[in-house]
Amino acid sequence: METKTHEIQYVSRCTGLSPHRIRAWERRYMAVMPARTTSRRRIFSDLDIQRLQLLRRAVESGHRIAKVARLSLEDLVELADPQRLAVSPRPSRASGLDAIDEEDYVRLGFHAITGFDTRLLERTLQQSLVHFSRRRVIEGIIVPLLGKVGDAWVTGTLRIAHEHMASAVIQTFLGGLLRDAENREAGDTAIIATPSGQRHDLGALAVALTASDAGWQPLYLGSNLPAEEIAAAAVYNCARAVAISLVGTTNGEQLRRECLNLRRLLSADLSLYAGGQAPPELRFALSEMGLHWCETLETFHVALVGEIPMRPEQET
Amino acid sequence: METKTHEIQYVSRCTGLSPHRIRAWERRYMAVMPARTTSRRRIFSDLDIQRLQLLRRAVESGHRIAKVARLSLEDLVELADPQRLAVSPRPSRASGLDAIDEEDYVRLGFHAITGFDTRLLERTLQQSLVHFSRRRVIEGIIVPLLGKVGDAWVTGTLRIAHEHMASAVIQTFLGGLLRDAENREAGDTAIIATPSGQRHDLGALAVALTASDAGWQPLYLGSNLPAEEIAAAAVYNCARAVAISLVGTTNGEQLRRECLNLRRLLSADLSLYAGGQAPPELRFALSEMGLHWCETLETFHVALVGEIPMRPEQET
DNA sequence: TTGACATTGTCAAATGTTTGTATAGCATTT
DNA sequence: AAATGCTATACAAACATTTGACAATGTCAA
Repeated sequence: METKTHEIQYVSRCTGLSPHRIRAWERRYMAVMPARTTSRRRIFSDLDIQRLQLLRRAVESGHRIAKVARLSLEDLVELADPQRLAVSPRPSRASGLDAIDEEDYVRLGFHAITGFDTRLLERTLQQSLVHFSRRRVIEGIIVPLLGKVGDAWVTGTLRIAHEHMASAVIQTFLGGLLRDAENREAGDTAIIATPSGQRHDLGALAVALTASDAGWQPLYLGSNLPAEEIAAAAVYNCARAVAISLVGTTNGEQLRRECLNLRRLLSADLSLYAGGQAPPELRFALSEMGLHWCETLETFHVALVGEIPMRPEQET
Repeated sequence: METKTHEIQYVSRCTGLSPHRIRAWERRYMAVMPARTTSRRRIFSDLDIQRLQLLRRAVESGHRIAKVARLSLEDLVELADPQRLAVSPRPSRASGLDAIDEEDYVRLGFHAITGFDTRLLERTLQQSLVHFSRRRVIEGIIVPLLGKVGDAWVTGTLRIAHEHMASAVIQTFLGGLLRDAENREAGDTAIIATPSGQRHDLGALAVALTASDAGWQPLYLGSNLPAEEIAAAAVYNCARAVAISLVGTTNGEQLRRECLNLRRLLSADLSLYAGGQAPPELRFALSEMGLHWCETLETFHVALVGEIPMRPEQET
């Protein structure tokens, strides 16, 4: 059923590895051990393909093939996710936080917010970094936490003041992460901003961090920036991608025009990504005009990783 | 057991240190002592990576590698931990920045902004903290720097994008300072915010930091907050002062009403400060209605110190 | 201030290892 | 017959390691 069989040519195509390389990895490191036909031709399974893709990513992020070739699929997945900061320096010191999974952190953070306890909120976020990778903190803790605050605001459990206080703390937290991320010499530059009329800093920061995780060098320009400004910054910095974060439920028309304008101002070989929460018609319109719409940070991450032009290894 | 092993290439990527530098740190200072393969290649553990990350942060904040290289992990965490930054020794700097007085820092920061060099801007700000107190950094470097950027924007030398990028970086920087400041158990709580219609985060952050320096416990609520929200937060947190930052040149009437409203909602024994850039008639009107107008951060600081935070039993 | 000295990041050369790719000869598939 | 795949060997590029050196900078004493 799911285990279709493939020839080496096809596998090469969809992993981006040359047939030579695949054979070498098998021969030298037993990275995969495909079945054979009676005439000793290799027969790869879907799992083999997945494995090779993961291996490629591991190698590209600096691991040596000899060391990772024999790892299990799960280990490779973990490796592919930049799971930095996996080790906690002090297991159970005075922090007094005993959260273990993401939900605990969300709960704890929410509790801190309801009590206007900025310190607790900060410590909670900081602590979560010890347990989880940046991406998981963002997607598994911060996003849900903000959602929860939003809900509570709708139902009247929390006030706007709570939400603002939380935003301020989280913004600093994300900004700090971004600062750390910028220190690695990374690949091409991606501009991240929010177009005119959009004040959504937090989302854009999360986008910037995602870009960094995907191996790009993010340049975060903040929110509410006219299209010409974004374009000018992209040109000046020789950016290879621009990502904008949208939350616009209001004023869709102006937003659409702004995006269109931006797309026009940017040279064609520059990818333009957009994401956030927008009504379907706007998304559709944006796709029409040459923006890549990303439903989630995850899709954005995948798209960016796929775009890495470091080695134009294969073309169709 | 699950301590994974890594090659120098990978370590270099996720610490941001060049392989050269890592080797030099090992050879000269025994900063790490990784295991070796049979062919003498280095094998790093997760702990090594963490150690190197901490060392990099220590070095970037001005410590000398020779002095910190042999410190234990815990000491390094402490060094990097903002909570303890208060007792940081006055380290000497060796990061290629040759600024000596405030003006140099302003110039350097401005140069970083013109080149969209977020990293340089961050390093400049961070470095300035080593030389000057927080108050002097804020009043002597950040405020002039923002002014310079504003001027350059007026004359067309800089774009809005420059200004936004600078704001984003500075906001994170100030937010980080504020977070550090909050960790000191201090006196009474002061609420800091910006009223409805005001988006001026940076000014409010500077106000929050000033309050902290004056011995108060600032609670920063961000910008654009309705009067009722500010008042509610003040009540909930038993605040003894509220400070709002204004930049309104536009919509003075609405601003006036908002302030008046806020003053009414707060109990009379709660001081209400306002500061920023406002036209004289607004200032006058505000003074009339019981707000203390602070011309500068300096006056605000003096006023707060004079309010005897801890003991409210003595009256004038 | 100047000059001697220490610190520290970087580089180059020589050597060895790892890894990707090329070539050749033969077999199988289409 | 042409295309593709297999094995095996060979080779080259990339990468690591060590050693020695250099330049930029900071420090300290005169």
